[in-house]
Amino acid sequence: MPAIKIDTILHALGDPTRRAMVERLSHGPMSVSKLAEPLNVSLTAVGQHLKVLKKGRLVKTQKSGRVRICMLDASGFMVLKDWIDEQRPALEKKLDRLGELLSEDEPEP
Amino acid sequence: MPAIKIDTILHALGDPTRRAMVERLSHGPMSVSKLAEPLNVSLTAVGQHLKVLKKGRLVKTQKSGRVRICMLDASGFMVLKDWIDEQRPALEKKLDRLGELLSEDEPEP
DNA sequence: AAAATACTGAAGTGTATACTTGATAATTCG
DNA sequence: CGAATTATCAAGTATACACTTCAGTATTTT
Repeated sequence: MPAIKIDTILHALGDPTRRAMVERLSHGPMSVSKLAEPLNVSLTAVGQHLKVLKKGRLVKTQKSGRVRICMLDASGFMVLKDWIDEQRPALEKKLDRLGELLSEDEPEP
Repeated sequence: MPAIKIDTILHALGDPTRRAMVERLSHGPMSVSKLAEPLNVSLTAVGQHLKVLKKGRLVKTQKSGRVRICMLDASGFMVLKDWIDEQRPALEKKLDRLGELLSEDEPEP
């Protein structure tokens, strides 16, 4: 079990189809073809996306018979949450006081 | 101020150069050229990436004189965290428990 | 005022990757 | 058994977008 790289996770979630797959799986496990049903891409494409999601530990699968059952995997999400927290040393604490002062942005010409 | 779409956020974080920019900004605000320094892409490229990150409310900027100061924006990160939590009916409390077990941080009661 | 600095805009290029089709395996059912 | 179902592999296409260069706009410095 190699460590999961945040690069792999965020690359996986960077694609809208894969995001749709994740959101679909958040309602519960299902087969590859069931997963592909509302997505308007080929079954092959879904299989390719699954490979990417599995690499980021966002989805795990298990084959039973001729059917492959897909479900969310907590590990990737956990690493992602930790990464988010690492990006905000200043944000959470200083935001209340300084946020309003610094938040004004110049409109682009 | 329109609502931030998770699509915009995750697309923005899907690129390695933009991720490097975010991680660099997590150490504190800095100018565009300072931000570009260790990245081996042109200043123009950094400007383009900045636009994408701002659209996802991950970064905000303010211009003072001829210098544009860039800093992290909490809003995008918060939306992302919320989205992760929404994917959890399938994961249940596993995320929290794993997080507590594997992190050295202070455990939340 | 001229030069240097810091960025911004327009426009074009090249490549990664999301997608396809067609063939092939593996399992279940009549 | 043969047919239907479920998924996978191999190989090719094409489009989005990350990146470039060059030119232009403000601002600061000398």
